[in-house]
Amino acid sequence: MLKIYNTLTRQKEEFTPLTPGVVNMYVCGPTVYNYIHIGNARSVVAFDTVRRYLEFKGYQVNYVSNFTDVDDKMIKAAAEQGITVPELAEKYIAAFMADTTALNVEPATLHPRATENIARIIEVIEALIKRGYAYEAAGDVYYRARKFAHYGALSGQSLDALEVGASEHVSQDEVDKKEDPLDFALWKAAKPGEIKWDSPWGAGRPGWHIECSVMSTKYLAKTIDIHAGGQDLAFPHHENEIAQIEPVTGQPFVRYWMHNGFVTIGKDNEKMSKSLHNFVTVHDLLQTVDPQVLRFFMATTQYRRPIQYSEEKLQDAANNLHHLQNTFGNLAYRLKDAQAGEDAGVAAKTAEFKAAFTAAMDDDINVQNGIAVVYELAKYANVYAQQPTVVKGAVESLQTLLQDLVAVFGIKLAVATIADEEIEALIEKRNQARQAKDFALSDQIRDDLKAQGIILEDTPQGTRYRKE
RNA sequence: GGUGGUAUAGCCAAGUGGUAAGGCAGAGGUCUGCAAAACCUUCAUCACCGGUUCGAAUCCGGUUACCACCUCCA
Repeated sequence: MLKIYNTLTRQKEEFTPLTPGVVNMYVCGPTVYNYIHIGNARSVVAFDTVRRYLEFKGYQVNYVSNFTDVDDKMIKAAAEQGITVPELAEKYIAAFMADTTALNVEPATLHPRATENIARIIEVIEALIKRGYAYEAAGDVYYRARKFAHYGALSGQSLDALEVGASEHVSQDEVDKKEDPLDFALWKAAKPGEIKWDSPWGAGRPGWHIECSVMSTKYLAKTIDIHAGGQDLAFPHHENEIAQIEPVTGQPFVRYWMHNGFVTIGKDNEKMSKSLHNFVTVHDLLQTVDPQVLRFFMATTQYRRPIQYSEEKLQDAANNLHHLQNTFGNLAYRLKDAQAGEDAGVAAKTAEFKAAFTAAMDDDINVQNGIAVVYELAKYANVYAQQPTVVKGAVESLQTLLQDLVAVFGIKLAVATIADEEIEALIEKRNQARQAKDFALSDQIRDDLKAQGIILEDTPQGTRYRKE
């Protein structure tokens, strides 16, 4: 039975979707004004991993993740680059898809954009005004936070204890228009030259929080199973999302709230963020790092824990990943001489590993225990692959299980088949030299191939080669 | 100031009352002509103080340090 830590109740709860077998899941996506950095990618990877595990367990997952394609930062960045807001959005949505595809993130069932949903956003704001939850102020519309009885419940904040202006990011202009400093914007009036849509309150654009309330309920359901995002979104973003939509739908908005931990960087373990300018973009990093290594690095830390980013950690991840890839290759190579048949001992063992993996992951996606099972499986598989005689059924079942388990982490294991007559001929020449004890020549051949990135390995079954 | 989180070996990390999983790095070894890959062996008393208990990394009280959120952020 899968248990998930629910931010709302601050405890692990048994996960049961509203509709048996189907999970409606919404993940807050990026504001597309720049390349995503590793911290952004961590969130994407963390919840892609959650999704993959849900699918591994047999659920159908309706996965919606938005693009915020209009807000203050979009407007500012577009102006700086001398392009329109839609042009900026197109550019970075494409970049997001390219980066996340490289990281083997499954595309969302749907990637809606804020600007595609202006009509529905206006409807919801009107409904909130009608019910007394919102008010217009000089072309802006604000939400009366104190009007919503449960405001602060998700993040455990009492309204009176909130230190107003602690983030120092609220403009004086906005403060002047609000009835209460806790109130937040649903709609912002357009300044001259800014992108805008017509509304009952004049031309303007939606506030940031309202889009997620609207899109998750519009594309999934009034009550969704899982709503996820970074820890920094719990307050105020998700708090606001709840307050905005529950008075309109009259139903509980979300059943399980999931929040991922941050990627930190540097000696002080500071949060990687755009405003601190301490970030590394995925786009840049992938120029030199294997995407699978980056994926493995992020996916093998449980989603709630922080990840300290460093090149050493990436190297550790690479070493671990190579071990698994070698294991897969070791199995694949034995298919050549494997005999027909099954092995009951191996079959029992694989069932055991799969059960252990499931038990680990069922505990709030405990990927460190999950990956520990994978390493045990790898060890067992390597030992089996060194048996003098092996059977095909056993080798294949070990390969399949290994692939299935690492697939949950978004990793693909495969043997890079580089059938090459030239290499085969050199190997043959080298083996003749070895038989003749001409080791100078045989080592020369091996070194030459290594310089080309081809590694030779002598096994009892013959010499094989792989890419470095 | 309010709220939440974290503190286990050189590094990452599991563990929620019974005498410290796993991985990386390191050391030694098996296999190999030598390698590579793989496998084997080896490497900690759990931030600090006090308490409860036959017994605590695990429970209680206190202390310290670091991180995050408080309407920009994944």
